Amino acid sequence: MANEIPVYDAEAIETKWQEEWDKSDTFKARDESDRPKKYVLEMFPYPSGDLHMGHARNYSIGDAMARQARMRGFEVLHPMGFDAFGLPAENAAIKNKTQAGAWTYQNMDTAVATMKRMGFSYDYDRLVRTCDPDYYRWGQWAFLKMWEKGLAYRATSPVNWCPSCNTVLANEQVVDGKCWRCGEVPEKRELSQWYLRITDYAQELLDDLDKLTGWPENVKAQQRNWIGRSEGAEIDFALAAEDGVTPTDRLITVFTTRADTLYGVSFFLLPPESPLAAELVAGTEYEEAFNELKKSVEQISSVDRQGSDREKHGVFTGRYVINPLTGAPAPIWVADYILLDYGTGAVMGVPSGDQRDFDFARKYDLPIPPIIAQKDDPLYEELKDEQGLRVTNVDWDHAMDAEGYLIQSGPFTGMKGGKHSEAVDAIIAHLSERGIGRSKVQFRLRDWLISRQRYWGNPIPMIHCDCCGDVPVPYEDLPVRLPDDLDLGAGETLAEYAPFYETTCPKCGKPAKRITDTMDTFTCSSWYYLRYCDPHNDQAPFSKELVDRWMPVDNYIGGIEHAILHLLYSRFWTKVMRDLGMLDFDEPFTNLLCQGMVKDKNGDTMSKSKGNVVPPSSVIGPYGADTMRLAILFIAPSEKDFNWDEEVVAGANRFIKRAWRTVWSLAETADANVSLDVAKLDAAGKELYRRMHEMGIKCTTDFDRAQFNTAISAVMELVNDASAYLNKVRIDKRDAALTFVVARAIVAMLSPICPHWAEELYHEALGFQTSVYDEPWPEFDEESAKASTIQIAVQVLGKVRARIDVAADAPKDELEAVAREAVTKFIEGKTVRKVIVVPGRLVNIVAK
RNA sequence: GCCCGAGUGGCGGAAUUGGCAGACGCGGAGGUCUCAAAAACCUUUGUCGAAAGACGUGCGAGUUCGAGUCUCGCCUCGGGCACCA
Repeated sequence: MANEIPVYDAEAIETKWQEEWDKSDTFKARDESDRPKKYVLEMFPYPSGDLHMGHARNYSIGDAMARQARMRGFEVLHPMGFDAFGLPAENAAIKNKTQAGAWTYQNMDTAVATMKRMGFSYDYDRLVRTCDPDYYRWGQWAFLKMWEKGLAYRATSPVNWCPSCNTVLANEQVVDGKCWRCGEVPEKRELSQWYLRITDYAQELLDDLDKLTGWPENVKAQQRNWIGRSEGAEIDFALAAEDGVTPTDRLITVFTTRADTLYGVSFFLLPPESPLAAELVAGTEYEEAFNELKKSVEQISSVDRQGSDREKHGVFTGRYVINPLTGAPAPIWVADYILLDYGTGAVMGVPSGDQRDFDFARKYDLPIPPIIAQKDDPLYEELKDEQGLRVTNVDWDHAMDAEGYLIQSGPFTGMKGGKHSEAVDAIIAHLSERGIGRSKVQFRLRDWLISRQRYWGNPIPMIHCDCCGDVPVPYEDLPVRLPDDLDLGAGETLAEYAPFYETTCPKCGKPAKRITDTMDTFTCSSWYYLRYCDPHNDQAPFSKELVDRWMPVDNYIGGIEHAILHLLYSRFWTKVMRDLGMLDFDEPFTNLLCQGMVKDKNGDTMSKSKGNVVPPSSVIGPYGADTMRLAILFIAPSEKDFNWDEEVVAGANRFIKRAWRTVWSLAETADANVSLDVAKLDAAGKELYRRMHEMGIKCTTDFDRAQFNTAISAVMELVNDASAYLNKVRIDKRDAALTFVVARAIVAMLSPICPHWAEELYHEALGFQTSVYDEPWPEFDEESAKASTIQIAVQVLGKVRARIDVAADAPKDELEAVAREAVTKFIEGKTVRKVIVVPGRLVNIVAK
């Protein structure tokens, strides 16, 4: 073969193969293939400009997986698309006096060009853009289906309004009390908004996390936190008449996880926003103080209101409730630490069972009856027989005790109390029997608020008619198209744009008004992975057959910032589609990999404002895409953050060039037509052959567990060994079959990561006519990876004292004998109590 | 406060099940080639020590012949939730 090794010209090679792949069908996913399927998916980008390093990392990981899976015999679906609706397009349109669509499409073109320049193996025939009417039409379809099932609804309630984005936000989009997009602190506004009933699925969303064994623990934990299930009880308290002691028919229900503390109720709490509280104080001497409190709460932001160390404020309402077990009256207070929208919006105050109630009671001098004590506490003896005396305020230090045994609690005294305790069960059972309480599971999760008062999104397909109310747009009228001639620059909004909203009622035919809210962009990204399975379907969002053929996604790769938002919504959407009979599985993503962030060399996040952004093009230019991909995957494990380091890129480039030369040198003698006879190899050849299998196995298993940094290091070792072989063995003594097999193994193993480099060597150095991705991944076996002699450690009392070379299959007694000999000076004059022989590992002699 | 992670050389990081800690790479040192430089290649590189050796995976205990890995108790850092009753 060639005498002179060609220079590694990354740019020329990469251009050549990118053009080749563009023309070929190598990466088209074939629906009809009978190979086993593998669906590799990276979270699609928002097209806000060109791709950044985070994208490059995300897609390098996914592409390595997809390419390797293809070689392992899978039919691979590896699609890409764009999450194309969203506020940045609108802002850019306003700023640049263009259309949001034009801006978005241009960015998508730029991003696709960069993806191709990076050599990502996407099936571009399946490209999905969520702003295409062909796509968003089916989002509207799904909304209507949910409307029919009662899963989509409209309600008026206090919502988070972002004054900077001029729209409402979902609970999940308020991160650290701030807007997830712009960081502004949202205001509470009372608005009529559209919701999806994700709470119907709260229990299943929680339970099915246990099925997701391929998900990182922290993501599952975050979702569990977010869903926030707590088991407890609802208990009905009767409102007392104005005399404060006579129960009325009016019941106020509380939710509590600590029904066992019911005897310790010394006051009752309502939130400042409570309409009931307003009613109770209306026209009384307490009204003024109440209004003041309410006003002060409205004035502080949600950020300031949260935090358990904030001082609590409360006012008395002048009214009482009656404890359903003791019949004792408890004063109703309004307190700013009570939330309107959790539980029933009313809370029983138990200062001896709850830190917050305790703090509140101390501040306002409310009674603190001890109801729980340890059995060795004198208080326990003193109060265990108290039935109705209601001893209070014995001793501040004793007063708060959440775990222990009940005292002065009627028939329940002496029972073990605490969360999920026997006393909880007993009291709930007792209340249930009498019909004044019941066990209840409460979730923190709220329904998903999906309406947005923004233009660049998917219109909610509903019409409001003064006679008929909210009427769905008929399916045959879908999609409700977004107008593209709105003058955003002049501040025009969808709500003011008559050609869009003026319509007639589909039910009665009278003039009616279209809903001008659009859907949260997260609705678009909740099902795009389903659309990829059947992207051109114009009869349905996707066919069941194709979705069941490709789904679930086997490997999903993306940023941890979506741990709750996108990943929770998508799981919900999948379950809804399942219940609509659209598909046959419960969870969309089998294995999830959350890649770490790419930071600058000082460990700061890259951002335009800081001016520390390293664009992918700055690396591709001087080094090429293959070097960049290699560097990104080698620098750290995929899930860890890393700091960008030019030295690592230079190192990766050095390796790629070295491996290039090594493969070409091996190719000088390589002959594909000679079959390998291991027995005939010389010692150096045998060792290289063995190492190829050893490193091949390591590399393969590392690919399986997505450990690309160590997979690469295995190839590096093999390249080092091959180059040692080349140095040691004269060219005329090299084995033609061996050099071929090793060269092919190196190229194949690196091909998922450095695809252009690999294709070039595969064709030009090794003489293949087919793509490396049409060839199977090389086979490696344990037997060939075994060495005949190995070095093992000899320990005396656990300390390594010698190393011995022994036959790999040497029997235990022989190992022991050789080992004893090697460490004589350490065991002389001592008694050998025990000898542990671990074949292949070590010998440990216990001598004292 | 509750729930998850993670702490290993100068640096990024290795070490499927308890079995030779530091693979691979970066950086450093020395060398070969060169008029010189770059590139490339070779040697070396945990700490202390001339060496023998000792010490070494955040800290402290424990289990074990043997612990980075298991148990208990801490510390630090990162992330999530949080006045959620």
